[in-house]
Amino acid sequence: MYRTNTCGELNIISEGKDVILCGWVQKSRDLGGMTFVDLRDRYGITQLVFNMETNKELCEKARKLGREFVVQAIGKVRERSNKNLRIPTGEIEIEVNEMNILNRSEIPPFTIEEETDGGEELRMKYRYLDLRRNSVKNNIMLRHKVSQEVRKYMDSICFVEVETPVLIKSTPEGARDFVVPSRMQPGTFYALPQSPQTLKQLLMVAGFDRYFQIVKCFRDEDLRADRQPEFSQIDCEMSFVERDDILDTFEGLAKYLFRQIRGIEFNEPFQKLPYHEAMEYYGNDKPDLRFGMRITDLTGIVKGNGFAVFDNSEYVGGICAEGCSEYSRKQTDELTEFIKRPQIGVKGLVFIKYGSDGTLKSSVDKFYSGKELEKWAVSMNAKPGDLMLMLAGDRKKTLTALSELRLEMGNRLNLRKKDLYVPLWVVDFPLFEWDEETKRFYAKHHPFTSPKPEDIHLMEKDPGKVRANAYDLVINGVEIGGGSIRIHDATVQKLMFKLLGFTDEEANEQFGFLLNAFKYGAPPHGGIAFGFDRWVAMFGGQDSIRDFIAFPKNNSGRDVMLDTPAEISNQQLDELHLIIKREK
RNA sequence: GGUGCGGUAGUUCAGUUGGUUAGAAUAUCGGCCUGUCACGCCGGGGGUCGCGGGUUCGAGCCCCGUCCGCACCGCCA
Repeated sequence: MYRTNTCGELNIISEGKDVILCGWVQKSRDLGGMTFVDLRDRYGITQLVFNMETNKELCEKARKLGREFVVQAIGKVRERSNKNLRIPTGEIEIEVNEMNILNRSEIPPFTIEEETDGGEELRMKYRYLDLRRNSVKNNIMLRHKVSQEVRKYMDSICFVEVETPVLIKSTPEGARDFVVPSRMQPGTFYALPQSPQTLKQLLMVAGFDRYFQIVKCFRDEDLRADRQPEFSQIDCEMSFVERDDILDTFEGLAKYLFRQIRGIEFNEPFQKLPYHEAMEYYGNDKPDLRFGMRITDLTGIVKGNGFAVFDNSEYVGGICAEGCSEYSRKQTDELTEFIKRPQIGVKGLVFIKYGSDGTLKSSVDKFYSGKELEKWAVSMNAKPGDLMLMLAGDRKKTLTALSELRLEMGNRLNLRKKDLYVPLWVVDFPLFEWDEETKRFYAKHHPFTSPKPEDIHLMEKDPGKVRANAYDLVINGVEIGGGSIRIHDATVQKLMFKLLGFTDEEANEQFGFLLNAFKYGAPPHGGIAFGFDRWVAMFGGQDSIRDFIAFPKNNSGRDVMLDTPAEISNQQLDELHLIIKREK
């Protein structure tokens, strides 16, 4: 037998017990006459004690243990004379009679402790060592717990977990596909799913009624802290439902998870915010509602005073930062720099300080009287002591910039509290998005999203105005999930493809399997998919999903531990009928 | 594709206006130490300053190029 107990479970009640423990040497403290060794496994740390007086030979052996050696210790549980109340096993230690070194270890390249000294790149290269650290290990454990709770809840409301294939077909719209060459059929390729979208719809045609899957998805696009090329979704689909049936069902899941994982209760229904309001008031389709600071449209009341910037702008908008009227020149300069950064790219910032004595002072006093400024203050609901910030320009760009500025002010004023969660449904997204470059409409969600029934008549006349029966779950400014009611009517689907510029042949070639299936009794259906990694990271209180994935890729899509992507042999290329085109 | 920041000891970092032998902490090695738990004390070893080129009497520091990492924009139906 290797062990009788783990390193996390022994306490004062086990005093006197004979035990065998196995684990890694976290640290040893050699005091000369005696040596203490912290033995670590997944469950915790237990102190081993060796004494020169009672067992000289064994104690000398213990002195030679290096960090991360794998050790089996046989001994007795003893009460400590000096207790360490900071760890669960701190009241006891193991008086070791026999010790076996199960394996040695080289000196690890970084310290394996809660707060490591290792940089990110090094941690990724030695990820198996990084995963020994409590903080990363606990993230992976949290992920496990969330997936178990998702399955428990979904099973309890009759959802069936069905696995869908990973080698599927490339589709033209959406993200870039990862592809896999076929050996048996030269010159052809599988694609890895960006999501099992069409397959889950086929499961609805098959009559499964309620489907879910925690599933890997793949998108060959550039990475971010919250975006990996392979990631996991909680993918769901239901039959015979309307939008609110889906929102209710998955609001239930969200509330259940918050309760089980974080002990947080949501007693009120989640707010539903139409897309156009999200854009108008927050400049963003995934607003962080942990704080207010809504955007006010001032276009109508600022023009005609000779201030060319405002007079010539399509849109002028502002936000009001509470209690910031005393901002220094340095602080307002910082904000100006912030919005001038190329990522935001607005030319300038107009600010109005509403002094606590009621005076109004602005950076455009040359053009506007106090009376004018007062009018703005009323529009923005500003009070004495507040700072108003205004941007002007092209409507879309300015709203985006105001959104960034709002978030920046939220950060500065510490309004984005870590332990506060404000979920909402963003609803009524536009069905189409116009692309200037290719001069055509694209599906904002995907081509199987149904229009709102009352907007169908607009489809041919004014596609840009059609609202989709689509929704996103947004929590604290993070898009956690999104979905839609699907088209199950062949005529509407045909019209959809036509508006997206597909000929009948193209539609058939790419989605024939789905269109065919819809000929055999497709039920009304809809669904949603949640970004599993993001949700887990949110429960773990972090923005980056990387440390919630056991073996993630780096910023440029590399796995630095496996050292991949990598070249393959000429023989492999031959078998796949591929030739590498060498650039330059 | 673009913007910003970074790359100096095993590791995390400092390094002044361009000027003598490139430092600190930690890790590591050796010695001492019987109640430590960030143990303590003494001592030692450890550097292609990412790479290539340039300016200069002289470059870790300035310039050009390049590679790598992180964050962001584009992109992500």
